[in-house]
Amino acid sequence: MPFPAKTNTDAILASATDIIKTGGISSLSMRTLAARLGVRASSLYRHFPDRSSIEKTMAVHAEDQLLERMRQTVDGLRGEPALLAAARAYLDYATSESAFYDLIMQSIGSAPRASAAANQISDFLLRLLSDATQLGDDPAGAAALWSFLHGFTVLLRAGQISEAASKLAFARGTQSLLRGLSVAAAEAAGSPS
Amino acid sequence: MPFPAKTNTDAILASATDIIKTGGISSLSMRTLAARLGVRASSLYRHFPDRSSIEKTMAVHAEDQLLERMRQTVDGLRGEPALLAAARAYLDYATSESAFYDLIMQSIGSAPRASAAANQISDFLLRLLSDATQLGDDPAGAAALWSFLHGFTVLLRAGQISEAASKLAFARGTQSLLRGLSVAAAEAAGSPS
DNA sequence: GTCTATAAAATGATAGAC
DNA sequence: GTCTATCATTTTATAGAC
Repeated sequence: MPFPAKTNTDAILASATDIIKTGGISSLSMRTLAARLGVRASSLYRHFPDRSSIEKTMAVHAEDQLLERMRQTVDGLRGEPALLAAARAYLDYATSESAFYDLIMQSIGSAPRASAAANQISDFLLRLLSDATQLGDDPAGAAALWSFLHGFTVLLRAGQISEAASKLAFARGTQSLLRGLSVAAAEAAGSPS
Repeated sequence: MPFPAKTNTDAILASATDIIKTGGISSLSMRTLAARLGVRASSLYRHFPDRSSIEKTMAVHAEDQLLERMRQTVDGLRGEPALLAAARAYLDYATSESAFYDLIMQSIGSAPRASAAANQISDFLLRLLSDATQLGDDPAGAAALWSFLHGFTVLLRAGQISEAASKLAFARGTQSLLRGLSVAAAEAAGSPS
C-alpha cells in the first residue's frame, strides 16, 4: 500500500455534517468536503459513488435522530402531555439541528410518494394523537398536527414569529389544535351536538 | 435604431413565469429565459440589472396575487365562514400556482426580518381570526394558523397527504385549530373554566 | 437594444499514474 | 486509496462592435 488511507466513511460524514451545519446543504460540494478532510475531491469517490449518496446517508441519520429525540422525550408520558412534549421535541430538533432537518424535509419532498421516514413520523404522531384524544386513529388529525409543526418551524426560522413570543405561540397552537381535534373526533365518533 | 426591440419587460416576465411554472424556480436562468424569448442572455441586462431582480419582481406580483385571491374569496363573508374560505383560497393558490407560492416563501425566508409581504399576510389572518373568534387580536393564534396553512401545503405537495383525503383533512385541521384557538382565547380573556 | 466574445467561477465526475 | 490532470457543464455578468 503505497498510499496510507487519509480518510474513511465516518470521517467524510463527520466533515459533511460540519459543513452543512455551518453553511447549509447548498454549501456541501465534493470540493469543499475534500478540502476539509485534507484530500482531493476525486478521492471521495472511493468511499461514496456520488454526492447524493452522502446526502442520502446523512438524511437517514437525521430521520433516525429526530424520531429518537421524540421517543426519548415522551418516555414515561402518556396522553396530552406526551403529545405536547413530542411537539416541543420536534421543534427543538428542527431549530437546533436545522441542517439535518432540512435534509429530512428535502428527502421527503423529493420522494415520489410518502417515504419510509415520512411514514414513521406520521405513524408516531398518529399514535400520540390517538392516545391523547382516546378516540381512535385520526390520520387527518395527525396530518394537521404535522402540518402545524413543520409550518411553525419554517415561519419561526424566517423571523416571522419572534423568538420571544415563539414559546407561547407554539404551546398555544399545539394545545388549541389538539383540543379542536378532540372535539371534532368526538363528534365524528358518534357524540353529536 | 439599427436593431428593433425584440423583447421588453413584460415579455421577459411572462416567459420567466412560464419557465418556473414548468420546471420550478431553479430552472430559471438568464440563458433559459433568453432562449425562450429568442434573444441572447446578455440582452436581458438592458431590461433588468440582474437575475435576482427578475425573481423579486415576480415574487412581489405573487404576493399581491395571493392576497387578492384571499380577499376576493372572503368578500361578503364574516366570522368563521370567512376564515375557512380564506384558508381554502390560500391552499388553492399554493397548489395551483406552486411556483409563485415558492417565490413568496423564498422571499420571506431570505429576508432578515419579517418582510412587508409577510406582514400583510399575517395581518390579514390576524383580522380574520379576530373576527371569527370575536375575542380580540391573537397574534399567536394567527401565527399558528399560518403555520398550519404553510405546513399543509408542503406535506400535500410532498405526497404525504393523499389527494383524496386532503380536502377533508384540510377542513378538519382548519376548523379544529379555529375552535381550539377560540376556547384558548376565551379562557385567556377572562372566562375561566 | 442586440449581438459576439469572453471572463470568472463553480460544479460533478472520470482516467490513469503511483 | 490518493494523486494529477482533465473533461464537460453550467452559471452570472461584462466589454465593446454594430
